Amino acid sequence: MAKRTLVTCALPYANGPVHLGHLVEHIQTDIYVRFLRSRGDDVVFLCADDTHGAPIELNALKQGVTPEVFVAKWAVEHQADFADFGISFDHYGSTNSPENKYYAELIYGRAKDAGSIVRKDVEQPYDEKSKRWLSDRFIRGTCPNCGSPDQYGDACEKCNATYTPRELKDARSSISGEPLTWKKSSHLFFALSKHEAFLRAQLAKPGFTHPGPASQLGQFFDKGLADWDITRDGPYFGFQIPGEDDKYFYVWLDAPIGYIASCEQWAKKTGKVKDALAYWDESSDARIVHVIGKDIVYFHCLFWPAVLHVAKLKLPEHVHIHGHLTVNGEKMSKSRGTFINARPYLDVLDPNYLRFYYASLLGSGPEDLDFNLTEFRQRVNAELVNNLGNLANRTLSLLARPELGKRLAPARAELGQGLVEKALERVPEIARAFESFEHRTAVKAILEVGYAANQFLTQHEPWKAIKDDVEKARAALSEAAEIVYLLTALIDPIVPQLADKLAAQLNRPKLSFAQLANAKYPLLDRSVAIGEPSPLIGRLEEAVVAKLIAPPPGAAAKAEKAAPAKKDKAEKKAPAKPPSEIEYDDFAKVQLKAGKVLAAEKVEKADKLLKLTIDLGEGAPRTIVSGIAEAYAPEAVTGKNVVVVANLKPRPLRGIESRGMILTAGRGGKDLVLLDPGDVPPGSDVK
RNA sequence: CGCGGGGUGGAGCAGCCAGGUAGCUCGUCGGGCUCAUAACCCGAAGGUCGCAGGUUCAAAUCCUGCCCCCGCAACCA
Repeated sequence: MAKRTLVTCALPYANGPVHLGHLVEHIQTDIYVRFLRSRGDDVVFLCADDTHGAPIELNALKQGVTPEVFVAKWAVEHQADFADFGISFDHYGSTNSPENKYYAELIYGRAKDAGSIVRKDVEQPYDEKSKRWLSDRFIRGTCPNCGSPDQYGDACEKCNATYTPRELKDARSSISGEPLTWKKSSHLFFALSKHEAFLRAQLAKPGFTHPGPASQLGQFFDKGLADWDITRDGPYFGFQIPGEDDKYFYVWLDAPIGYIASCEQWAKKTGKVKDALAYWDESSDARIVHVIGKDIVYFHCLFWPAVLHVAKLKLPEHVHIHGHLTVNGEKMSKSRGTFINARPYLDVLDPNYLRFYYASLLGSGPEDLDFNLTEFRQRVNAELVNNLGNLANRTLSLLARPELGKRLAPARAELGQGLVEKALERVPEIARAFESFEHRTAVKAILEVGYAANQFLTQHEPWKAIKDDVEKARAALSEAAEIVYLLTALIDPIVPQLADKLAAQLNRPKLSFAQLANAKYPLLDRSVAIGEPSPLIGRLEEAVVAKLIAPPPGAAAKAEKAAPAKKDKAEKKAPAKPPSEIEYDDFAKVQLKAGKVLAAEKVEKADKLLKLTIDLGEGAPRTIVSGIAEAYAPEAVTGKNVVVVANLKPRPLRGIESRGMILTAGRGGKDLVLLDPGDVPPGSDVK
């Protein structure tokens, strides 16, 4: 029996829908798992919803429901989405479960006994108005290092300085807008600093994770590992810390423990093992593989191994890190309509297209992956539909002709053995590729198998032979059908539904990689007739693929007609859709004036901003900061007449208060032109 | 010196870690086939592998330096 393997995907946060970015991870992991199963491994594939933390608690509050209800709704949606993409979890759990509570407490207890929990008094920011302790992400203020306004409480996104919320200037609660007050609280910390040597050794283990990200983690060692605050004060949605009053485990403590809890639930459900410890106890011989995105390497490669280590639990043998998804070369963006969620995709397209496309691009490294609509359509059509699908269809539909009656010919080694053996030779490399998450390498090899079979058909021309020598045609087609049969195994990890469909058309169960390990020509039992052929999967049409990108609000009426099924989703996704018309009164509120640029200078450390001094005929000139630096040098704007929104609420930009807005036309960046009011005195109205 | 990724025929990418005929998809041109989802097969054109050095019998691949692009992050009121 092969070694037992437990595979996990990162837990989606129960705060929003599953999108195409999540699916990069879940699809590649599913391909990996399906391959292992096909090869005969004993593998369990687990995931769960990550349900705790302040954002969920606050969002539930906003919707007027309990966090439990809020989280339950997402659990249903997430599981439906994954199921419809064919993600074959053995169990999908939740971190808001008794099992998770149990293991969180168990691990905490063990860490405490091992002396890895330390108590420190901390002074924490508090929002008196909303009666909440504030985590860093709910605090905004001005960076003490570079003066950038509106920064989070822990680090400046501008200058990368890290600091405490106390050091932040003008710090406020982003929940209520109130200034912070400071209150003392007693917090428990996980003593990460004690485990430096262990972690260094762990990260250095060959195969543990990718060398790039691992070496990046080195910076944490260089700085010295800080102890990890695992405490949150109530109100908080999470597990109460045993023996503490109104204190909860930080979500990132119990989230990965969700892997164990999900395993426990699976164990109970199936009875295959007694409990999760069959996999997770440090004495277990199972191998654990985590698949994660590059954004959460820190948690999975530092905290988590240290926590497992002190709790005497099994460490992951491999943490597989993948890159993020871009759409048409850019980060997914709600405003560009390229933030594609799983469900709207499914409303338009077959999930197998996406599975195949991702597989064709995925290598084993943590590089980003681009979902390019044109490339997607062309690749899928050329490779999946034309090469593989069409191979099956042309072979089987000829065999299904009345003259041939779906019956196969006896094997003729001199005809087909070479073809089949050459294809079988590719199996080990395909297997190696799947096993190492080099899915694109597998795809390429599979396509070459299909290509060879298409060549074979062209060479033997059974469609000609069928006219005067039916058995000759049957013989050639039967050999080609060997390859089609082989494909039922090869494509199964990638597009399992299509493998099933092919098998049904061949009228026999699909092959597995386990069977292929010792397979010999002929693969097919020639005495069994084939089934009813039909096209494996249709071609992708440009117009249909285009629907994936949500139309801008102006085109909503059109889209409604074209895709009525999507309407609800689209509305849900864009609740803040601006009204298409405004009243004159609304327009009249905007005070537009002509102004003259007296002076201009670059804003320090900002690529896009110019600080402009503008005469609006008001006596004192105004300072306006404008994002035109990529299109205009300071000298180029000095002296220009511009159109200014004069009554816009002042706002600080990179520490400079901007009192108004300059109107421009164009797409932004370098493609941008200042609107010129003409030669009018500063202060003239623009209507 | 913020972090990271990248520059390979018209487009998008693989190959680089373990140097030794530059490969894939799309596109273009010509031909064949007509069974199949306008699919399949054959052939052709098209590349100084960002630039400059170095190592080597041999460099897209290793080393050094430089140039450029893109993400991340941040301001585009």
